[in-house]
This record gives sequence, C-alpha cells and structure tokens, in this order.
Amino acid sequence: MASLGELERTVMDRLWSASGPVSAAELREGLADRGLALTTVHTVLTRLEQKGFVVHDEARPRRFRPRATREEHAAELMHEVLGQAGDRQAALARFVGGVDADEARLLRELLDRG
Amino acid sequence: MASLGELERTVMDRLWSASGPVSAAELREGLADRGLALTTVHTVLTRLEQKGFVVHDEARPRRFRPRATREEHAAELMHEVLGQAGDRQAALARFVGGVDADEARLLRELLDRG
DNA sequence: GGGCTTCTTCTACGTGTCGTAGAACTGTAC
DNA sequence: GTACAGTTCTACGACACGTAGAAGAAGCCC
Repeated sequence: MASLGELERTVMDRLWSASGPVSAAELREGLADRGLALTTVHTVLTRLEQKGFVVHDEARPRRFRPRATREEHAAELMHEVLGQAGDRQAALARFVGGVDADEARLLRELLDRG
Repeated sequence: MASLGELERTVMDRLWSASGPVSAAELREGLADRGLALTTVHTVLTRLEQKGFVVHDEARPRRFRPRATREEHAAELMHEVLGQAGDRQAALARFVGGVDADEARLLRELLDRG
C-alpha cells in the first residue's frame, strides 16, 4: 500500500472536503498560503492518480475527485491493516477494547443491522 | 505516523514472530537469504528504535524486541486511521460492512463482554 | 485561421528516507 | 592487556516527494 507525502495528504484532504470535482487552479487557490506553482499542483495530482487515489474527468479544465470518500478510504485502510495483523481476532479484540462507549454502541447497532 | 520500508517491515515481522528478545546476530541468521552485513541489521534496528517500534535491553549482546505485539500495533494503527477519517461513525460503518460473518460474530461477543 | 492565453504534460532538481555497509570505537574474556 | 565480538558513526546510492520550468496542446477572440 502506497503511503502519501505531506502535500499529497493535504491535497487529498482538500479533495475530500470539496463538494464536487475540483480543478487544479481551484485547488491551488485553496492552498494559496503555500504559494505553489500550478504545475506543482498538477504534478501532485498526477502522482495521486497513479497511486489510485484520484481520478479526473475529460472536461477541459480537468476536474479531479477522490476515487473513494474519506470514510471509504479509512475503512479500506483499516481492513488492510487488519489483514497484516497475523491474528486478526486478537487485533480486533484490541481494537474494540479501545473504542469509546458511544462507538461501541454504534458498532453493536451496525452489527445487528447487517 | 512514520511508515516502514521493506527491510524494516521484514525485521519487524521477525521480531514479532520470535518467542523473545533477539540479538542482531540472530536476526541476521534468520535473514540469511538476503546476505546482509551485521551492521546493516544494526542500522535498521536503530532506525526502528528511533521510530518507536523497537526497544532493546542493556545486556551485552543487545537484545531487541518489539515495543508492542503485532496485534497491538495493528489495533493502534486502526485507531490512528479511524482518527483521521473525519466522520468516524461513517468510517466504522464502512468498516463493519466489510468484515466477514465470523468476525462479525466475534465483534458482537467482544462488545457484549466489554 | 493566427496569435494570445490557459491548461496539461514532460523533465528535472534538491532533499529526505531507506537499504546497504565500511570504519571506528567499546566492552568482554581469557 | 590484547584479541575478538559487538556497537555506534558515517556515508553513499536509489528512490519518493516537493517543487517548478519548458514544451506542447486546446480554447478564444478578432
């Protein structure tokens, strides 16, 4: 699983927070504090696309969006981590041992529903 | 959170699989197929220690062990991922949506026990 | 349709991390 | 106290990432 650099992560955050597809120029505006060149934003987007985190449409100012929602992505990552855990059940046990009461309640609900 | 390189991960795997603390020399034997120099193993262990994954005792052939079990580590990582998920509940929902029946059963048990 | 502007792609460079290990130092055992 | 094993220091090549200029492609206006 490819991990992300600091700017890459920031860009993903912006994409996830956005309400829809975003152009490189718009992204750059959102990151104005960093004073990045437009090409820099493009490069990062291209790399994120190569890694499978981002897709773009064919419209002329290209618009980029995350391949998955932030939550889908988190869930995927969690499964990935669990998969490398050796004893999955022990890892799950440790994991649920660390969730707070509200989340435990939510988990019970979700399990009953499914 | 610092992520690991390929050899670093391999070394962690060996440490997690070991029954107790392991010296650099023993580790090197276990990785004999790679034909690594002892200093290489030491370097990797030192870096893992800097990153907080490994600790060593003060005995003279230093013995290294993981700071946490593989499962503790996985659970920590899962919490970390969850923490960056934005909507934790949505992420949890996605997550439990992806566990198989056996694990769902186990989760229910664990939640009832806690 | 020819040029100006904007967007996209290609290429490159500096820096940091990781795999790798020699050199230098330190402790242990006889 | 010297030889040997173990440890730390230092370094270097490769690759990823932040960064961006140069070059190429597309749209726009007259």
